Amino acid sequence: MLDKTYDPQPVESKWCGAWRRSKLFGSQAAASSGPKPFVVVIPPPNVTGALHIGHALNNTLQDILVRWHKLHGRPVCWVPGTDHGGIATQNVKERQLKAENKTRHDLGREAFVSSMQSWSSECKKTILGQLERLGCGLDWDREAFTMDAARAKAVHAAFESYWKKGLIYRGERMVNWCVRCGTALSDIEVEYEERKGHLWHIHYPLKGGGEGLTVATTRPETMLGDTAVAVHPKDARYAGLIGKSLTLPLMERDIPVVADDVVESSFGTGAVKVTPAHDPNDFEIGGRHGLALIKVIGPDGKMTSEAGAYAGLSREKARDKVLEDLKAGGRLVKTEDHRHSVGVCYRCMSAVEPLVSKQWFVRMKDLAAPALKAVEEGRFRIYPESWTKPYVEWLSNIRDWCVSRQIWWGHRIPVWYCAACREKDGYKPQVGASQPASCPDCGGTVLEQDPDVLDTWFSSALWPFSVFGWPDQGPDLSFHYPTSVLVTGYEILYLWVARMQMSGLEALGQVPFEHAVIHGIVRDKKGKKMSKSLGNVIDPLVMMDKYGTDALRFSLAVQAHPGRDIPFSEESLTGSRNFANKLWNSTRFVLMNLPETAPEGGLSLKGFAPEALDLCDRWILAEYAQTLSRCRGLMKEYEVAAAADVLYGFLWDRFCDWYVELAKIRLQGADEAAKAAPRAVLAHVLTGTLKMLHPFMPYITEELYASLKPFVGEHADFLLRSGAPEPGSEWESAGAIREMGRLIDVVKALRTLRSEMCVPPGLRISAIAEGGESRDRDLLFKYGEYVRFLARLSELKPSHDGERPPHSATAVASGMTFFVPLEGVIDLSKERQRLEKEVGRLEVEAARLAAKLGDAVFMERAPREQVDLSRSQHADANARLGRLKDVLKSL
RNA sequence: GCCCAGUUGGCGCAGUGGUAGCGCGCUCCCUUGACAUGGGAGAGGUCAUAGGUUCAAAUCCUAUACUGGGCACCA
Repeated sequence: MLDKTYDPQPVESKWCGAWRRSKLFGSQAAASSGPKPFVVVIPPPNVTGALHIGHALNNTLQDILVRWHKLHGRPVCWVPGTDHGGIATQNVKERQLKAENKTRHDLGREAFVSSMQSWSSECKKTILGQLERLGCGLDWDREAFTMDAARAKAVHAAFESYWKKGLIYRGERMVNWCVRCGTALSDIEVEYEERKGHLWHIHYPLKGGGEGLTVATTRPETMLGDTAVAVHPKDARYAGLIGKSLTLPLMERDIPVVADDVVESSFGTGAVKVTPAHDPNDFEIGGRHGLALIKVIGPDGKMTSEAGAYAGLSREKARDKVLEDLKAGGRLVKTEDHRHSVGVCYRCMSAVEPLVSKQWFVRMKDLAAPALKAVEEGRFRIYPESWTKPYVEWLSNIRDWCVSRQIWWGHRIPVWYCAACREKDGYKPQVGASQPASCPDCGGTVLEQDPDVLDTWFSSALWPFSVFGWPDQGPDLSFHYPTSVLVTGYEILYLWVARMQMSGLEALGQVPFEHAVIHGIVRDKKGKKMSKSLGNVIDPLVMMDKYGTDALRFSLAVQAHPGRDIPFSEESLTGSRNFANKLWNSTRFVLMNLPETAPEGGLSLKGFAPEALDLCDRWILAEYAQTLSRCRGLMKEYEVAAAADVLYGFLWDRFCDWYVELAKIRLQGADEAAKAAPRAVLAHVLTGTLKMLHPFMPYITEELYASLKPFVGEHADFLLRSGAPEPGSEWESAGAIREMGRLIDVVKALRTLRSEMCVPPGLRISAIAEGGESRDRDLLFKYGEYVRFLARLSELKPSHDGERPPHSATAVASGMTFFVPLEGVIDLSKERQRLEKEVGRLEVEAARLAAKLGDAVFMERAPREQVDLSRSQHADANARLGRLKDVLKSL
């Protein structure tokens, strides 16, 4: 016998291990010629610590899809893995070192990387273990890491192939430099933040004396590197100055006034200081006007020797000092408050410094074109569709991708330079995974590898095929590629999804996945992002301990509407835990009412012709069939939340609250033969529902299925090997649903009456039904037992000759009037009040419908069914009204 | 500045043409042989605003406001 409440822990550890040991999600999809498998590659979590709630959501959704497809008979392959995480991971390690007052340089590159390696493999273990605990049906034999040997091979192959095709180049460009992380970043690794700042107006005098002009800037310290001032060519104020020279204050350097269209005359003073080395726009202006590049800020964020007296100061200190000196020299004309957005590093949030430096870039235009075409031709679809447009726009305006990073943790760039030749003009380094024996130019054997590593996203971009052995063109690759669907958050749509599409198309000529399912971010209940500093994080592991894994999964799934963020609160877990308990107890009930041992072949449902079943049996089977088909339709569109909700409603409302209650009539009766039908129906419907719920709540459903399976004649070792609930359509019955609805209405009306008239719940009362259509009357008396049982009646009988018992309360439902004699209990004024309220409500409705039917345009233009519907609604309302008024009069 | 999404009962959300549903919360009643992590009943919404299309609008169109997001600019 099951316990009274569901205790998740023992059930979870039992099945978690069993699934793994039996290789339930093993390599069934291994290279073979079987049916096309459902393939998913995990968005590999960074090896920076433990699983957070966002991972829980992401992986729950994937697991739901994977289990769903497996349930429906498809081979599945979900590849587990982790990401080395480049800057993010190195930062965490560096913070640890900092706590010991050390930097990575104290360890040296080799020791640092090896300590990263051992630390990251610890994290890897933790994360994968947590994914397993979440119930994820991953193919554990395929575990991959973005920096393991197989993935390194793919990285080298991709780099080399890009190099050969001229898709990768090294060049000196303006890049986003994170001073704190000490590395270049790509454009999409920069986020923009509104920050309070100032706009300083600085006067630059004309060379040799004269008025000169005033520029406006938010970054005065960069003036030390100014090599021009730009104005709009049509700006009358400055027309006379174009071509003249100004004297740069503090540096006493001559700089020209140039005319350039990009200058906005209405902003600031209409004159812009130009610092080609430290501003992307200025860099372009400099290019157009042949201006010199003077780097005054170094990669360490300090002023360089070019900054004269300011050399060695930090950016911030230099700003203060420059302003102070300008003020002292009378050059600072004005200081205004100014809000502007500042680019910050997505990993450490410190202000990014635009800097000219030599980096590796991937040429993106030609890679983006096939990816765009794939969307256009529908070979790649994004769910929800609304993310398609931003995706297309980003690809259409793509810029070259800076892929070199000045950190140590990552794939070292596979490029080798000859020490003797590297400074020569037109020198071409050698590309390859291992060190070349000698330099082809000079035969020298002193070759140095590029010290930089690749952007972590470079290896991530190859993930959907590197995990299947690419560049080897084995059967494993051809069998699994392209994968079926990728599930991820919108925050990495460009960083990752787009790049996988591009590299997949480039490497294999086919999209890496046909569908991308984009989910939202899990936020706190107020809608704020969860963060350690805000202290609003919800730890999925703590939640699993507290409420059970299935509760956590269901709670996330039922809120995961496509593309929408989830305001998550711990309270939502209570509801899901209660639902798990409801499942547990409904199974407990069913098992209590089944024979002790299952007959050979189970309790067959096939033996009952539809007409041999009771109305409630046919009804629940019809509802069940409808639920299955709805659920399947929703899952096809990745409407996971809606599917979860449909199942929840069916199990709790229809199955438990109505069917189980009605089944008790026969199960608690003395007629043994009558128990066969409800037993078979209970077993089949519950088992099928558990199967459908399994992808959402794998543990509890697996456990309960194990007890139920003999009763439906199944012997599979695991639920997922038992086949999907089938069929459904043969049980569809609009008639059963309609008829049961009529009876439910009667029960509800009588319950309301009891509650409002304060009839003690234990007191059985009788009800007399009057009037109504013969169809409804026949139905009512045929299934009078339902009403008696559910409304707790002592008797339900028809009225004779319009007999109306005195001292009765009245309810109107399904076209009939029900009199409930309540002598001694009834409060007549209360009853009158109750009925008058109902009359008022109905009068409004009848009037509304009458107006509609009296509207000639409606009658003429509305479709026939609509007119008929309104007519019958009107007749219905009037009939009820008539009955109630009748009763009121006689009261 | 451009684009996208959202705005529905106290809270969180469903609902793509016939005047609204769910969960939580709230009120009242009930420990009845699956479950109090339960059952029954109830209160509570002119679906952001203003126009328009339509016989009919939460739903379609336009504008506005607010919120969130993407992109660009940001001297």
